[in-house]
Amino acid sequence: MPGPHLREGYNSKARQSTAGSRKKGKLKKVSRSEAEKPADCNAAIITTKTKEEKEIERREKLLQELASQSESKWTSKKKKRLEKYIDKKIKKEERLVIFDKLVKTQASLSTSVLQSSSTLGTGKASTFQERQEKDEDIFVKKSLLGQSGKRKRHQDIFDVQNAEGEEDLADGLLSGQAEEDTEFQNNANEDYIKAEVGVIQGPPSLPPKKSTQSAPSVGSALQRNANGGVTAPKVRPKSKGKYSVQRGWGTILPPSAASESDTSFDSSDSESVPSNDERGEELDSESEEDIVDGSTRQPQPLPLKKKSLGFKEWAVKQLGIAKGYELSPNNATEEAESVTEPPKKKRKLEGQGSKHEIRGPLGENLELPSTTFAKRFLDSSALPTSKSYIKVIDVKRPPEVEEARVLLPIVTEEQPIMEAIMLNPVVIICGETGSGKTTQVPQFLFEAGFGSAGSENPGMIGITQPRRVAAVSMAARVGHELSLTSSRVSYQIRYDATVSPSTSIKFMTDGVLLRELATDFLLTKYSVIIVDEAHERSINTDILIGVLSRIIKLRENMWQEGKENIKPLRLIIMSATLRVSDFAENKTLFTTPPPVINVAARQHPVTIHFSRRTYPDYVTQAIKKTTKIHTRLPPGGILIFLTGQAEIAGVCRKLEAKFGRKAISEKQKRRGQGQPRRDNEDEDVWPQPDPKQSVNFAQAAMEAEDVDLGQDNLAFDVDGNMDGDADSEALESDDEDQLDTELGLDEDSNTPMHIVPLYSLLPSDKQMRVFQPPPPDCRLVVVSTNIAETSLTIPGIRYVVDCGRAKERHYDVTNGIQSFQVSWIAKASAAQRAGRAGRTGPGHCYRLYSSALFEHHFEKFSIPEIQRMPIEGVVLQMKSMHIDTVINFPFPTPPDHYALQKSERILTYLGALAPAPGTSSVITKKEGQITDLGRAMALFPLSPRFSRMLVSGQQHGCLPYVICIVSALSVGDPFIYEDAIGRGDDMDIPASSGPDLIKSQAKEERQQLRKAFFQSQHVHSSLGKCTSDLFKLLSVVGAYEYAGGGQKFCAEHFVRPKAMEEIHKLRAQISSIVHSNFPTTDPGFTPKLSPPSDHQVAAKHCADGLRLTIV
DNA sequence: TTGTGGTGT
Repeated sequence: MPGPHLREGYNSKARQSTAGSRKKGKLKKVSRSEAEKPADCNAAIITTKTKEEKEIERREKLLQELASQSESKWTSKKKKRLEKYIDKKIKKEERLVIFDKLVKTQASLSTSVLQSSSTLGTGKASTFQERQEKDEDIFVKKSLLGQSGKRKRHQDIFDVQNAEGEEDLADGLLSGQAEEDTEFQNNANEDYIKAEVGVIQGPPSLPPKKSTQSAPSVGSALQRNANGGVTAPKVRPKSKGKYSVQRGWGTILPPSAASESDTSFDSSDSESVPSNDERGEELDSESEEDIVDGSTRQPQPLPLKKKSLGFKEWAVKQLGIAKGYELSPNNATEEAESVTEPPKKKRKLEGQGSKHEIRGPLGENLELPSTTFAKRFLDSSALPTSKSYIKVIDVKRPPEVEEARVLLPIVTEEQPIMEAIMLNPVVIICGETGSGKTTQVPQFLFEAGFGSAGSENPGMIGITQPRRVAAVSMAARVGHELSLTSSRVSYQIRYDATVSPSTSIKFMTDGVLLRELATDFLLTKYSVIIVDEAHERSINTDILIGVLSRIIKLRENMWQEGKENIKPLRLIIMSATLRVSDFAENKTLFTTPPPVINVAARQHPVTIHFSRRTYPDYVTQAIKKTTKIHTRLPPGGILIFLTGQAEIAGVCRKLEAKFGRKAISEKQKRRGQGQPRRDNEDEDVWPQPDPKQSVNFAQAAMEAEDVDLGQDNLAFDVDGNMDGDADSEALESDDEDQLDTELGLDEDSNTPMHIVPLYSLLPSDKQMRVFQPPPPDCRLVVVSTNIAETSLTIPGIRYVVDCGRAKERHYDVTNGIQSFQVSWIAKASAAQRAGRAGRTGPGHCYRLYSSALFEHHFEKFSIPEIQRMPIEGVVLQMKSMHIDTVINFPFPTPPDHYALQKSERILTYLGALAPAPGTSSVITKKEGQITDLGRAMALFPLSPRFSRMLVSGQQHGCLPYVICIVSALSVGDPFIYEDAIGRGDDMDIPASSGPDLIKSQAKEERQQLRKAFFQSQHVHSSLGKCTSDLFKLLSVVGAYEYAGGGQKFCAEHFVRPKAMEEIHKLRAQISSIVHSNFPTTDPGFTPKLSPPSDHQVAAKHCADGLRLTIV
């Protein structure tokens, strides 16, 4: 079904093989030299040689063993090679032990304050800069000519960048939002008028001041809007009988057709009363086209500085105040440290001051260079009390917290960090996982008075996280560390919050803050915002940083004008990597490069091991590598990175069969009874090698060795792997492995594995199993997707097996198709994965790809989300925040130009943006003011297409059902599919828990399950007579709600409880948004929702058609 | 009767 959200089929196999072969071809030349590289590097580590004689003995023994096992004759050449190989192997094993010893003694790492980012690469702001220059030019002209009455609105913040502009803006913003403003009042009236003639009322930010005496039902408004705005004009919604399926009810016409033939509010209303949108349009065209209309704006007087204090002076004052407080004895060390490090700080500040002489990032006067302050600060002569920044708020931490805290590297850096924060509106802090930045920096701020009433910075400390769990758990942890209740240290996520009026520190997901911007653009409740995990570059984070960079300027300006007790806002960007040039050097974003503080992490060293060759079948390789680690290396958890659910399930099954608790005890039992080791023990576990190879395994091994240790046998590699015949299958495997088998080195381990799968779709309780310690004498083996790379940190991992790939969503801008593809990860991701081995002690990372591939083929960083995802939703949200010319927005990395255009076009088709008046269907960048329909759509936490469905779903009382469908579509497919049944990880069905008998039992169970599965499928498909997947969805959602939810229902109906719960919550949320914004509309949020009538089913077919038409 | 990494309002 070709819906926009239904992605192209998963075709990883085909892709993998092509990718594999392509890469192989490329690598042909380098793989030889690369093969030796890791060994050489590592060889240098060895400083001691254990007794040589012993080694020789051992080698000889191995050789003999091997020779006796195989009857083949040894050529001297082969013998030599084998010898060399064994040599290497033994060395390697020793090295591991030695290295472990070495690193255990390693002391903690130091921290440094980097000079602001000049070495970090180049920014990507050229286009913005050009734009900026142009805008400045325009603005100067405008101010010269004078401007008339129309107030500027938020969008201008992003259009105009020079200082006068900002003043003007701040003014406009204030009057527009906070004060009583006639213009805005008028807008409200306009909206009211529109409402009367059948238009959706605007969002709450446009206050519908007067009570509507005869407000039409919003239902009809929506309906008319839907018809009038974007569809053919001749629709009669009230028509009877066969609904207007054929009449193009569901078809969207291009904007030209709509605007030409259309007689609905959108054009007719705006003729009589100029709408917001049109005014915006005017302003826009002014700025874009250099048309300066003297009559549209009043002359702007240069703003008065009501306070003579600049930001720096203010900061100094605060510091001075801080210094008046007592110096607690344990701060003495910090103080000493800061004194011994003056040059560093000085350099940092000098760098800043000298680059930008006149105006700083806040438009503040920098004529007093910051170095002067720095000198004063450091000399401590200019200030009455001494050198140290001192805490304001007393906190009581539990003793064990204090203890643990001392070990965190960031704690010793409190002073430089706080000084940087005090002196700069924007600070970037880099610190890898484990540095404690997320928990400690908010505490530093809190202790310095941020977030406490009566201090200089009474506003809350806001910390954004990209994930809900992180927000919740961090709030809990910081609360615990500060011994404060959850009402002081709170969190807010989509469906849950602990915020109270007394909240000082607030953790939230970035989406929450972004939503907050819609109601309070200045974020007046906050005195500092920390954007955490900025390196992940999620869309929300990027947008937030862009918006915040402007809010900071506004707040600064308003504060200077003494408006409404507004204090400046500070921004702290925290990143785990040093890839901060997109933030630090982006002049559009921050005109003064913010200082970058680098904090070392308390991370143990991790040794990286590359494979000699890169195999396409990384799943098999992962199993083999894990087997080797398990049988040979000291205790410690193993974390395996794979790409998807199916792979993980397969690997888990195979490992379980070989090293699971049951498999081990079976084996031991058999041995105990003196039974010989079964030859086919590995059956059903490993890919079956060709029988003839198991006969002459040694021979195969030697040939394999030829390939890998020899010099020029690469052709075999390429051909063999590409053909995929039985021969190559066996030979593909690692030479070491083959030899090990022969040398008897892979003796079975008697240690069972505790194997735990981990991926996002897994039920939460199953996910939690990775945090439980494994049973005694077991080795923890976690088989995970990317989720373990960023979202979860698993304790006790010592070995990481990295397949080097990840499944990623790709979005083709030209055709709008999204697909999932397995592709190579970036170097940064590989580093992140490796780092997971060093959390609890020194670790090892085994990469299932060659160092050459890594070096030459891996990207340095992965592409930011905003450049590989559809951005209609983002654009709509920005437009609803009055950011009309999205192209001028200071993105850290701007999205593709075409993608922007495309998303505006889609939004125009959806009716969320107005087509440029009088223009044809050709879309130019100038068009695109948000319509009232767009505003209504932006209210919903949904992608624009889904919000649009809600609007269309008004008719025939279908809204309750459409809400169900939209919720389900938005959350994602809840169904568990057939092949997942009985796999044992989604449901509580024992996986193959032993040999044949149990296997057959499981088989029977599986068959029964399958039967139940198809029955359930049939039941749900029958709604709408098997005509639509959407009805199947609706059916199962309806049934779930009717049954009141619950695990039991999910098990019986083969749906994921997590998804169903989320759907339920989203349904509630959407319903409540509809209810509070459109009081006359019934969202039908009732648990016992009765099934739709045939009539409604037919109507929904239309909605379905609509959804499909808009691509 | 055929399928999907991770997030978020």
